[in-house]
Amino acid sequence: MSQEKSSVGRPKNEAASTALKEVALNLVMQKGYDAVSITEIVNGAGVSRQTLYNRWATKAELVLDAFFELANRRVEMPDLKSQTSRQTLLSDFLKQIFLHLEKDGDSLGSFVSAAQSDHDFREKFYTRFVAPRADIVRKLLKDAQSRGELAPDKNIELWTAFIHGAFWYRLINGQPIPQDLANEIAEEVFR
Amino acid sequence: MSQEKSSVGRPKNEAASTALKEVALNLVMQKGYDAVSITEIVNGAGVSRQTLYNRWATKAELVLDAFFELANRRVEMPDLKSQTSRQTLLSDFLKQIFLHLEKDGDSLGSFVSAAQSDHDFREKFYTRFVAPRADIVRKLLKDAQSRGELAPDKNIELWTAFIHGAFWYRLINGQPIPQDLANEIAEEVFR
DNA sequence: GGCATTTATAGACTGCCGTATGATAATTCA
DNA sequence: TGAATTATCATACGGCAGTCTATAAATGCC
Repeated sequence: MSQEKSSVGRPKNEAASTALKEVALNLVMQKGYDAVSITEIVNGAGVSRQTLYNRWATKAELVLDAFFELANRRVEMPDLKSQTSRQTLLSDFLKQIFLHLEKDGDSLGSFVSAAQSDHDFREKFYTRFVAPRADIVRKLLKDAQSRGELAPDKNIELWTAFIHGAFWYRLINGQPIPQDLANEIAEEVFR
Repeated sequence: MSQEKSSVGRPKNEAASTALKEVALNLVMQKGYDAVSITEIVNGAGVSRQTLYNRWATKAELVLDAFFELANRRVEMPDLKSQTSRQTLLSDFLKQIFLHLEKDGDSLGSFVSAAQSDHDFREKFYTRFVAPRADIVRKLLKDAQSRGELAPDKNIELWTAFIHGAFWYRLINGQPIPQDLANEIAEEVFR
């Protein structure tokens, strides 16, 4: 959003932003992304149409903001200080992600959908959702390498893509993402 | 499309179908999927609006049909009779796919997009595009196993997902898919 | 207080989507 | 030939998107 808050002029009504996000998220969670119209959202928030467009360019961006601010979808970084095997850490981390995916599959699907046609949105989604999770895996793999749990010549970048690709591939194709997949992946990484 | 051709009544005008597909594909290739409206397509084909809806439920399905029938996007099955190493066969096969992806990335992106909101479409896309390619890789890996080029306890299903996930993951996130990725993947599979 | 600046609102406008309707055309069957 | 069936066409409709305009409201600055 990069507010830039200009000191002069009528200030933005933060209550309107909040109301829009709350209404949007509630409607989407309840009826599904595509079934919710922008008209519906602004009416529900008791706010003028233009006010929404003053803040977000698309429904996808609004819902993305609402999703991250109001739903609790932060991932927990695995504790690299612990002595737990890195294979277990990875497996647990993936299980955590898969739980979210199961719950938010439809919303995430709509984000992926929006990202294909709106490259600006794609970048935001990538930065806020995809990349942070990929970073964690990358760090975890490097740590495992430095501890000697992983072959030192493993192609970390490629394996990060393997791991994330495996479940994104299932997600976009509408296949279930069972918890056990986390174990299978972790086993194969550390074999 | 499962025609079911009923013998009675006025027959469908095949020329209209062809015209619609040609116009749709041309417009999409030229302007991009989202920039093309249904109204534009039917006008361009000189056909009534209803005629399009008699044949396809959505723009995505029409374009999908056009894409597969008019563009030449068949993949070539690697020759499992040849004595070439399976690693090379895999690498070459992937390079072939990556070339298509580079050319059709935007169209494919719009298919992925449509698939997220339309589950019927998702299944068609999966059946006609994704699954055939995954099958080939699966067969290739099994063949490599039977020839002793691949560890017999490798999890074929998982690796098929790894391989496809790796480039789908890049595709949906708008990252380039360099030819060299094919080599990297094949190396890691057969290491 | 007057002015520039920014936001908010209501309403209108164009274009498109998906559906519906009524009329007409092309074909098979009895 | 006439009835039944299906396809096509022109047209219209309600709903939504995204843009635009005119007007009012809230703030900082001089």
